[in-house]
Amino acid sequence: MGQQTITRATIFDVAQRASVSIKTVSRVVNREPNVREKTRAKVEQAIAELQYRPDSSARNLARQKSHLIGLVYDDPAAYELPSSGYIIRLQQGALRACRASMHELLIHPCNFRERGVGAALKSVIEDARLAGIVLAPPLSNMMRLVRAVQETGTPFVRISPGQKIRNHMCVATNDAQATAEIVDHLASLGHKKIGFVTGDETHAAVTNRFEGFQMGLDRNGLRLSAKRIVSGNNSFASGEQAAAKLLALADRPTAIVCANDDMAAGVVRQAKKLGLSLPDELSVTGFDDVVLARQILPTLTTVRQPLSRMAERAVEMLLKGKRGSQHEIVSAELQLRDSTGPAPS
Amino acid sequence: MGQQTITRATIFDVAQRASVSIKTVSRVVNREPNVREKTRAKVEQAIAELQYRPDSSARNLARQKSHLIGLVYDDPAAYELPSSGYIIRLQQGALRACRASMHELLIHPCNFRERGVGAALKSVIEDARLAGIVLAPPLSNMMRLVRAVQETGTPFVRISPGQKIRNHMCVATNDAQATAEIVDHLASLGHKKIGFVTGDETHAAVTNRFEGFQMGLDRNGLRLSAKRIVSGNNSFASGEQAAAKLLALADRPTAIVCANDDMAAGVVRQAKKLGLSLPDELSVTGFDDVVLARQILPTLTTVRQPLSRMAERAVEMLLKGKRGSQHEIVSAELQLRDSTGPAPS
DNA sequence: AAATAGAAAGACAGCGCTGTCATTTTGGGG
DNA sequence: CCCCAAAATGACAGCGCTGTCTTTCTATTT
Repeated sequence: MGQQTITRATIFDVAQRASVSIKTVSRVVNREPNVREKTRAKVEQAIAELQYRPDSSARNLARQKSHLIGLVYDDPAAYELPSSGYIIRLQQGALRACRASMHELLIHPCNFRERGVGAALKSVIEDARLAGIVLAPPLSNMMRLVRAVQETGTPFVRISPGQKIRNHMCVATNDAQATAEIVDHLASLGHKKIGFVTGDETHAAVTNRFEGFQMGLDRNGLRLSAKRIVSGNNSFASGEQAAAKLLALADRPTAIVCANDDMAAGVVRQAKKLGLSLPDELSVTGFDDVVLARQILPTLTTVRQPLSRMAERAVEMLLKGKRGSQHEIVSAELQLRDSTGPAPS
Repeated sequence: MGQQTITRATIFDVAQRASVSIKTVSRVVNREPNVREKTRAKVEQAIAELQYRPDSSARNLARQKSHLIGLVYDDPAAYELPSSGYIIRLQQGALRACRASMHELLIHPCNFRERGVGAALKSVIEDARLAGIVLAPPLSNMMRLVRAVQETGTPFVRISPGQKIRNHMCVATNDAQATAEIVDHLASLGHKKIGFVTGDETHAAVTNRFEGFQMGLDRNGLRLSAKRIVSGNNSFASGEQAAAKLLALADRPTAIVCANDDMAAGVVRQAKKLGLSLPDELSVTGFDDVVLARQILPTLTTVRQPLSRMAERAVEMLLKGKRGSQHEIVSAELQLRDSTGPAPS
């Protein structure tokens, strides 16, 4: 009483105490069927009395796999450090799912620029017998790495913002959908003349955002006006230029949707330069929720990738273990801040 | 050739191929003594040919401990998220040491505000048979948790900024030393009249900084002048007030050392308000390297806790496994930025 | 060349659990 | 009351490695 025994109880001790076989104990611990209610109770009491908890090392060996989920992401040590928020959010989501299922999270940042990362990754996966892997962007889109993971035969899911569907598990977010929601938001504020600043055409996720914009306009009964679409190249400067054009329009838009935050920040800067007060005279939205979005004034209404939820879903998919191809879309979270407001009357 | 066998080679396969006993293979793999050079070569070749890598599950079971190091820190999900940089730096250091020694890192954020965290932590440690734990602040100073960890019997080291020495392993940084280095820096820039803004007296680490200040003055042959010491309470506002006093002095200081960044920011603000140009007419230093330190103008010369190095050392101490009490000081990193410059002539 | 300490290698029993398959028990139907 | 399929339980062999102890070599020494 009080003082713990120094050696932990094993399944054998429990079996003896409950006068059943170790296999039966194993059954109740693992919630397997075919155990009489009475027996289960007996065993559970013995477990409680002995404070038995299964030893994962032994279980791992017998099951031929561990209770470890690997989270693989680009090593922030490789470049500079502002990506920490990104990584923490991924970790949080993954951890949430791990805890819910009695697994543990192994983090494995890796620098894809180095030679031999693929092999190193394989070693870790195989040696530790990871139960599953989640690959975060940008690594999740590097086929060399994906293939390495694939070769281990360990189940894995890619978190891939550019939703390339392949015959394996993957979770993504839908940029188009989110952009449409931005338009919903703006429409609900009474905006009718909405401009758009496109991004770099070569970036798939960014062009998706334009589609989403059109979709949003459509479903809110708004008309797409060619002269309100201006192209940018993802940079702050291109945002300023785009704003200059849009705000010079005779029939000036009351809101400007941008394909990313940097351009939106440029738009804000230009609008202020022209003496407009935001959001009273102009609403502006971005996309990505970079740190800058919270630092400028007014703070930027934008969309942030649901990293945490995606990571969580990824781990869950791993564990539910439906074999075969699956992919899931988790919708992005609108961040309503101060750069959007009611349309000027 | 080319195609991998589907089942991995075991120690038994290697033994057979090298015509030795499995124990000998084990010896080679674990670099144990008493293996003839010739035998070792034979075994190593067999290992290479079979691409053998020991299975950690089996090893863990036999050794009765895993190859997992647990990093335990305060759960950022609990409050808000800006602590991500802090956590990432800890992780990076811990990972560096883990990789160097073929271990893996298990992250375990935990919310000490919840009931039963101690028990939960114990479960994780015992069930996964962690090889060691590193406890990061502020958790490392919560004795309730420390005791829980202690009860598991697993080796652990605390990262503790307030360097409380106890009879177990701990790594800390030395605030006094770092503050002295700030003075060195200032002295080397020609400053002779240096003011100091003290912090909240109840905060041990902060009072240490004042001692460091005196030490720095001493070793640079500078005189401590009572009227140049002003007390603050760690807040931005108290920094402003302190600056007002110091800068009103007849024989105004050319540099002001503050016990933390927030107060330093206050000093900067007040100095600018008084029309001083920084760092030409006044140098200011902070302590902590909070994000704000890089956001104000001029960016703040300050001291950042060597989190990454501390975590790295912590893991190394765990693994070197010298039993018994040890504690190590790793010195903080001066962050030289724009708020310090040559003393005005 | 015999004796012998010490180095090198091997045998084998676990580590604590799970999977497979054999055995016993149970609850109905005839 | 007996028979039998289905349910419940048990026996036991691994899983792949390490630790302990034993046996077999080497290289000295005398």
